[in-house]
Amino acid sequence: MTSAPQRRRGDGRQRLLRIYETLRLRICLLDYPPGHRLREADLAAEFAASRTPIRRVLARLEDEGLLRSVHGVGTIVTDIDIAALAEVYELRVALAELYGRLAPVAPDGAGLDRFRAVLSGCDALVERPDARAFARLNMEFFALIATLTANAPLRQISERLYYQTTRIWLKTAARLAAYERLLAEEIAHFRREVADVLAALEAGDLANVGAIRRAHIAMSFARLRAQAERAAPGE
Amino acid sequence: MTSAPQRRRGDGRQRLLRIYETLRLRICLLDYPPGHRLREADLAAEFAASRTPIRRVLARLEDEGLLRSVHGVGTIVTDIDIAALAEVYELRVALAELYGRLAPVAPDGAGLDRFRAVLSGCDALVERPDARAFARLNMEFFALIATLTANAPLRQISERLYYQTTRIWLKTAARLAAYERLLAEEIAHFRREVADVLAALEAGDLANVGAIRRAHIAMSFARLRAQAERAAPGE
DNA sequence: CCGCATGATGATGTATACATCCTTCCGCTC
DNA sequence: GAGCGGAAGGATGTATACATCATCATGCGG
Repeated sequence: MTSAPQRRRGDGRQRLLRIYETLRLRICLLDYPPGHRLREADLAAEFAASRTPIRRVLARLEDEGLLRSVHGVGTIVTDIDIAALAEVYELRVALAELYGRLAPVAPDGAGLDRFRAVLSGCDALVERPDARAFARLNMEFFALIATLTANAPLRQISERLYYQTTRIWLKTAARLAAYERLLAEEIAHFRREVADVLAALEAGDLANVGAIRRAHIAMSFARLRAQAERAAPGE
Repeated sequence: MTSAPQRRRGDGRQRLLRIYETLRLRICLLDYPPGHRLREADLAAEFAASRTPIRRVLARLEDEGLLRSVHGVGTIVTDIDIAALAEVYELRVALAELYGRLAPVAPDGAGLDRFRAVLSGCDALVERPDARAFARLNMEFFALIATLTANAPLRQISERLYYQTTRIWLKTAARLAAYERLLAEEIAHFRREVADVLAALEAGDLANVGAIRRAHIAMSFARLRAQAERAAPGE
């Protein structure tokens, strides 16, 4: 038996994927807030790589609209105005309905348990609200939703649009005085969405999941728009 | 007046975009057929650049699913099986309907003239069928369709899905004995689509454009599937 | 004191040398 | 002659030096 060649940091593509997901998470959790300037050299040092693979990852994040590289200045985390955000949300609303219509996949027992785990997570958040934990749980829920369709392009595109919008709520809410109350309210709304989806899944009514999600995404954006108005009136 | 600094090959980003569009066109016109192996060094020589900017472009094409880089082998043009193609088409059908519903933009006189020009192009193709010219005209029509919505994400995503599917018809048809007849039929179908869309636009009925496109895309895929069955039965 | 030119600094963009991996071909062994 | 092993060639992946650009501090001139 020959020993496999030593690989210190994962075999290339997987390593790039790890860096990509790490940076995307930091952007979405506002560890890198909009306007933040990343330096390729710093990232290279952190991930024990050269600038080349880092640039490969940053290029992808730029193509996805999360970053913007400016020659001589730096790589800057993008900000989204409310108009552009509205466009993305309109699309997300329309796509949500496609889950359940395009190649729906009924979750098995373990899948349902994962949804129930998210619901438990909601209860924990109601007890002790925390913005970062909320954002993380929201992402986990989205990942579960993605398993409900076998249509790969739909999954990809939904994911892309989701990550373009998810960080905006955190950013908007952070600027408001009533931050604590808003967070609690938003967690309550989210819990209701999870409960509704879970009920539909337990009833085996996948088509309804699309309608439920559509309604919740639309209402979520309506609240976001109202909060943005309050945070920066007349902007 | 100071003279502007000399730029020999366009200022960076624009140059990359040109290379990107060139390669994408070659892939979609089957100048680079599925399975074709590209070599970064060759492309670098052709575009008078180093491998670095070429790799930036290839990375984007890989993220969009048109290429696949394999370490030590080459950068290969992807092929799509009929199942994956069906998923993309299902999504395209659904998205087509969103034109006219999401931020519809009525074309002005010049815009309508461009649609009429495509219709004239169809007539020319009916007289003298040509697969490449057909593919090009199809792309031009798609670009015009994209102007009918102001929703930027919708445009982006539709474009991405379009370029993932458009080359497959050429590839499938080329393997069939009845190639000439199929081409003529497909041109006739396309002409009808253009005429229907133009009629709806002249009537100012943008919502109908979505329905028309939806129907035509669905039928187009049905024909494609039937042809694929005939070209490779039991595959 | 204000304003503009200018150089220092540090960032991304590019070119290139090197590392790693896969394929292929040649030659040896059975 | 068939099959296997290994070296050579060539491709992508990575690291690094250099070019270009934007910013900011500095100093000179008004």
